[in-house]
Amino acid sequence: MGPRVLIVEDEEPLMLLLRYNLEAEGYEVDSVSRGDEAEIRLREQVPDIVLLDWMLPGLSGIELCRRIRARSETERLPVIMLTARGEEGDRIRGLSTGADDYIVKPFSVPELLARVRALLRRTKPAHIATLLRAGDIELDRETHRVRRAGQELHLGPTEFRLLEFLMQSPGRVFSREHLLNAVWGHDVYIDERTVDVHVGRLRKAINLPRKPDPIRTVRGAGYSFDETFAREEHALEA
Amino acid sequence: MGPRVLIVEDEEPLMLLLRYNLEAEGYEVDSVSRGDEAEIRLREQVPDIVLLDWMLPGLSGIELCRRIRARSETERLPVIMLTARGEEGDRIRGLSTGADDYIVKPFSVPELLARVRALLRRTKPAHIATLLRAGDIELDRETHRVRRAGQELHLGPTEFRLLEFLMQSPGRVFSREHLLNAVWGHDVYIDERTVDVHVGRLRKAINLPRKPDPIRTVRGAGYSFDETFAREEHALEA
DNA sequence: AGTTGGATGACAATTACATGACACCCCTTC
DNA sequence: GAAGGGGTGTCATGTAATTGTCATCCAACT
Repeated sequence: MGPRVLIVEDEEPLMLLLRYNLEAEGYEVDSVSRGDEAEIRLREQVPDIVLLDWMLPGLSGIELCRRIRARSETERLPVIMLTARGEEGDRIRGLSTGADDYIVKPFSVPELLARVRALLRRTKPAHIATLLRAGDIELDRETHRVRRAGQELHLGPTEFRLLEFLMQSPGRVFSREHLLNAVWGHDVYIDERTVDVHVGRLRKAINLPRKPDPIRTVRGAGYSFDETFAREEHALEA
Repeated sequence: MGPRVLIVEDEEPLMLLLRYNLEAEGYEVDSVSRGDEAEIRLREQVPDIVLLDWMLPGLSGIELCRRIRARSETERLPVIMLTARGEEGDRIRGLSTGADDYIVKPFSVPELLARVRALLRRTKPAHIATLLRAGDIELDRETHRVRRAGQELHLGPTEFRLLEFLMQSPGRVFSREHLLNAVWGHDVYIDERTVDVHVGRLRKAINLPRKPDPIRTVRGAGYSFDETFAREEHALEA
């Protein structure tokens, strides 16, 4: 099972957005809307990481963070603080209350996911694969390199994130809307057809001659990374 | 596993800041907030180095340091004293109580890390590589010298730290933000583009004609020390 | 055949990075 | 304390990569 995330956030829409995207990445998500609730939940079960809103009813995020640090069970629990812009200016403030990282709202979903991954990699390396491999394709998040059959490919940033996202859940079909959310970020106002174009570009970038296309178009639904491709034994060491 | 550090510090935010940065550098960190607690912890396990606050509840840093020196198990344990801004008298007293080094608050994170490394190098050389080598580049932390293909180069302090940091994790891509934190220090408010400029300066300094550029720009992500370069057998002894 | 949805090449706008210039330190050295 | 010198951070400019949109073409379904 994926790493467990506890979201502490009172704005329902934001909470749902986070939940949705984290679940799509394979995390097991739990969420509460009040600080005091969170404290109780944390006594029941310690997750692998906490996303914590700065401003909360019941018990402020700052105070909750302090308490998390104060208890030995959660002393080293990774915490990412979500703060509104400008509200409490500097990074130091956030980090010095004991958060491990901190992100300013509004933030882009891919950005947040990257930070969650980065933090988990530091604390629970086993949970987070730095290298995604499927068939003869390798995507290395740490070095930002993509190889097919051992040969390095050049992808633009968006193509990289798109491939990364698709490879995360081989076989699963994502709608264009979903892809826009996950790869571009939630607040973007981009035409859905643009996804087609980027998928096209991605295909062009990763498809060597006489190799199968790993990206599957599902008419009327969206795209997916082909899981049969992923499972095949493409002579990786040829 | 990395060297073990014990932090003895009662100011929570400072302690967390230290922990955060030391862990990011691969140290195994343990921390206590009281002097007497520290003494107990030291009986359980002797770390590789201690960061010790001057003013402490329970048992002052000075006294604790004396006791550390008095016990044979910890007689030679490296200690860095953290003191509030004060006069030279502090320095004398700090060192004469047996601290190996001392640093005045507020200090920059890279500065502290450098001292920790320096001290560990003296006592546990095995833990700390003093010489970073990659391809035909050598960086000597001790002498602060950098050579390329045997030829000595001149780098400014910032360029040196930047190269040092990048060479520490060849291949890994660091965002500008991350680099600012790691190379400049946590509390700086510097434009991210400044990183570009320094990378440019570093490149100019280390790139001899008709040699490949070891620093890779990853569009939309950051910079990295090129691990393929690092692995190549550049005729080091030519 | 008609209709709908996806692929693709072209294009213009935007963005991100590289670089040279410059103003400011903070030293050292007269 | 004035005059250099090195080192830094910021900015303006140039350049190349990336991106979003469109128009058009093609394939799949009815």
